[in-house]
Amino acid sequence: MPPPFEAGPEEDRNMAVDVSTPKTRTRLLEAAAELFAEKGFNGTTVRDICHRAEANVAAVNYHFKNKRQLYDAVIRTAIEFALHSFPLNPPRRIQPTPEERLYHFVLAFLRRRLDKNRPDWQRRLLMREMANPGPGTRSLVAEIVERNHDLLLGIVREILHQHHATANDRQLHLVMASIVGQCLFFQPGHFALQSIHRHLDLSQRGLPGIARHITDFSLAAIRGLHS
Amino acid sequence: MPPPFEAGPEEDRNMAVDVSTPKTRTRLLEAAAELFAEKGFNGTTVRDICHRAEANVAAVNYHFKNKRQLYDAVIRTAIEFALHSFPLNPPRRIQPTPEERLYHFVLAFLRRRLDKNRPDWQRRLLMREMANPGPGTRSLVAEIVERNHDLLLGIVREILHQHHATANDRQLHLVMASIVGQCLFFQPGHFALQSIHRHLDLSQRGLPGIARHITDFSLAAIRGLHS
Amino acid sequence: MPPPFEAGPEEDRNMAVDVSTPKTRTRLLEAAAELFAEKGFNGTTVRDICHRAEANVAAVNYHFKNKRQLYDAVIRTAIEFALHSFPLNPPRRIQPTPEERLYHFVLAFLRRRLDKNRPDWQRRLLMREMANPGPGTRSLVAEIVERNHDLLLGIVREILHQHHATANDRQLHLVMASIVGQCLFFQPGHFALQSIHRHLDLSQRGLPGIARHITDFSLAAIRGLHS
Amino acid sequence: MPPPFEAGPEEDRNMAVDVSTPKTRTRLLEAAAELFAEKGFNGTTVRDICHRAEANVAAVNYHFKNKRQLYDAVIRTAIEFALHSFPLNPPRRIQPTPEERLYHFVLAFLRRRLDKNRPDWQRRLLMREMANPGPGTRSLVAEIVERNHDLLLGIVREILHQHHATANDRQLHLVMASIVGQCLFFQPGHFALQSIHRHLDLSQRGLPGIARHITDFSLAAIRGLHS
DNA sequence: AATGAATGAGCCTTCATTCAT
DNA sequence: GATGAATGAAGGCTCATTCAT
Repeated sequence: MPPPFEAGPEEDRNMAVDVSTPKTRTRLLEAAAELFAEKGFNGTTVRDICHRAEANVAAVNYHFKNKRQLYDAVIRTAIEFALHSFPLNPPRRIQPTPEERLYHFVLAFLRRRLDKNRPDWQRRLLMREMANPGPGTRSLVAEIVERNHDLLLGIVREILHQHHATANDRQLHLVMASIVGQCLFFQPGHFALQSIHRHLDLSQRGLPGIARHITDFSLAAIRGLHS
Repeated sequence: MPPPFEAGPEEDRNMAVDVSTPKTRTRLLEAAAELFAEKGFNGTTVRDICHRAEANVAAVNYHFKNKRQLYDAVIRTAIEFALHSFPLNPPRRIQPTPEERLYHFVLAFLRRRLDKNRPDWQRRLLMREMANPGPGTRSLVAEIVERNHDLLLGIVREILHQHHATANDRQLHLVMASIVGQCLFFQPGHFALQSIHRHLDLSQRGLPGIARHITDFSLAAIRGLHS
Repeated sequence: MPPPFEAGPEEDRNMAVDVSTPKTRTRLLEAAAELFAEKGFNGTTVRDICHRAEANVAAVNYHFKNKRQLYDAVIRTAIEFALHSFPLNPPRRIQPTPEERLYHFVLAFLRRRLDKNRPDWQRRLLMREMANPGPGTRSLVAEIVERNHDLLLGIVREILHQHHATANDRQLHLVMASIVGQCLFFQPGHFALQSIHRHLDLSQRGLPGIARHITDFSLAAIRGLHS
Repeated sequence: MPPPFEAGPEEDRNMAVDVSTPKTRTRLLEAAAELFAEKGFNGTTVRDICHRAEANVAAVNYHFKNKRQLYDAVIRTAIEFALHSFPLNPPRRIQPTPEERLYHFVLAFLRRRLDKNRPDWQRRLLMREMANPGPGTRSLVAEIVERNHDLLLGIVREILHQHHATANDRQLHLVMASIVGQCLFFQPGHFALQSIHRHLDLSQRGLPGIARHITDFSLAAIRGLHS
């Protein structure tokens, strides 16, 4: 998992780089990310970005040609970072039971969204981008969703198989919707959260407990419905 | 439930009103709503709004004083409309069982989000506003959330009581989160939807089926976990 | 001397007029006067005027056709008022000495500018108008200046004649400039005033004393120079 | 005495500067000055200024942030220029008689207002600003007035002392008002001027003659009144 | 006589972008 | 690689004015 904003390994390897003042390009990227996350694309001005990055007004156009392309670069960085953290399929060392794999899936899903170490702007930025996906984002997201979909589909099928239960396509996808929905509820910033955040520990430490509940809840439901 | 943008009944009653060209204020409100929903506050220009409403540039200023206040008016209209449609508690004619009340709650919850008759801009607009709530919105939403929260809490408690099951506060809220989460999944525009919308009927006609599933899934889970 | 803002005698004579709410036209004139005096022509908006006059936005255009013409009407009223107060030539009852006439001229000149009973906006308004006279004002002012000029010229000539002194045109006008200049100094709002207003009584009661000084000072100078 | 609108000596020294097209900032300042003087703050548009300065509409914003701050800069320039020209106290080489010092004071006072070399807009602009002084102007003017006041006070006291005359505070200030008033009369643009400008030479060459008259007139008056 | 809605011109300001250095 | 001046397009808003009632 690379640090969020290093342009690439070829740039700072083997170079006695002045670490104290990182490259303008990087500072620009960082400043832009926070501002875009906070005020959106239209609400952010190039001047603000450059001022916060202590760079010249023309720096954005020099390094990224465009405000738009700077934004795209920021989004790309955030998505890449998100992809590399918390892989949804468990380590392949042992062959876990499907129940264990479901638990791992749910926990990783939650962690992706509630990880305290993840810079906050990434969350806000991606939430914005999800609401109004740009052209590049849409296909990228589609791919991720597809992957998760297949992963979960396999898990649920296996569980049903264990219970010697049969389910048609519709039932299968309803179950999947129920599972994912339960996870999505904990998306930070979600307005429905505010009614229960007092009663639950949403910190990193509390996530396993929540994942446990979602897993058990779903398994109990599957058992009750399909057997 | 009033039509979304009529200022009040006293205006068009007993008046041979020119129905073909509604009042400028109303046209402004409609045009603004669609544009705000599509491009956000900063992305929408007053000129665009007025052009679409076939009104003068100064019309916004005359009727709403501000672009901001026009936006607020639009938001207020959308929220009020949302409040008046699909009350979450069922008609009080008979005393339904808690299971029936749960089903009604879920169905109404879904309908609020998937109603085809509801102008689409309202949904998109409110989604935007939820992501970055303005000062006025925050408190209003809090109130609604609170109300729904209490309603669902009562239902769940009753169900548990029927099963002679006990649950502490944490467990209670986890169950509620699971139920609401399943509903939230079907929020239109949600990126996760695209992986399953082929397999489910998300139209108005399919809603009862989905609500049925969520209710049964949750009831089975509760039975499995707490008895 | 008519009150500053009555449209004419034919309007309020023999009419059981509603004194409590004077005619819109009059209220407009009053409100406009104060605002124009305070903020100038460009700095005053028609809406402000109408709001202060508790009249409709269209009232100005209805009664005066124009903002410009309203302004002209205000100016005209102020000038007319100024003309009718404090005539510079003394009552013709007796034939005063030229010294007495000079004193009267100076005192009236001062009173025109320092009269406490005169609405303050008139002063401020006319000062503005003097700095940038409109087309109508210029000729009107020219006429007044001419009249005063001739009046003072006669007085000074007489005084010189009494002293059997001769003075060419240039000397004559220099003396006149000295006399008028001394009066002009006391123009209210004049920035140079602030350095001495502590030491002099500029109220209505103090004016005769100041006029006395200017007269004596000028007479002494004339005597010293031209005899 | 620096030229009115050069930002400083360090800018155009030792640089093969393109004299034909001075810096945009300077051109802006010059154009603004003339327009502000002619039409006032509200009557002048930024577009006019930029058009006359052959600069872009955004140039004002770039160099001065505001129309307001551009205006302030213009005023400041004019005042500073006025301060540096024609010092009212004579060169200290010899110790002149108080009569000579009075003459010098009067002449400098007149020159400040009638100097043909002084850009005309400065006069008009300052006259406007005097009528409605902004916050910054008021204190600055107060200081100048104070200085002139003290200077003249010393001269008049000395003259009276020479004549072994006594005068209380009121008399002293009345004499000063008379002297300053005579000078103020010749303020260009003054409406009263038009009645006598035919008979007097108001050009630079005629100023000593006028100053001579005012001095003699005042000295004769003082001699006549206080001895 | 008076009103409130509506209009179009224009103003100040901001913004992303470019250019010469 | 980086900078500060400069640009043109456009944006929100205000204003005087008019029109139908």
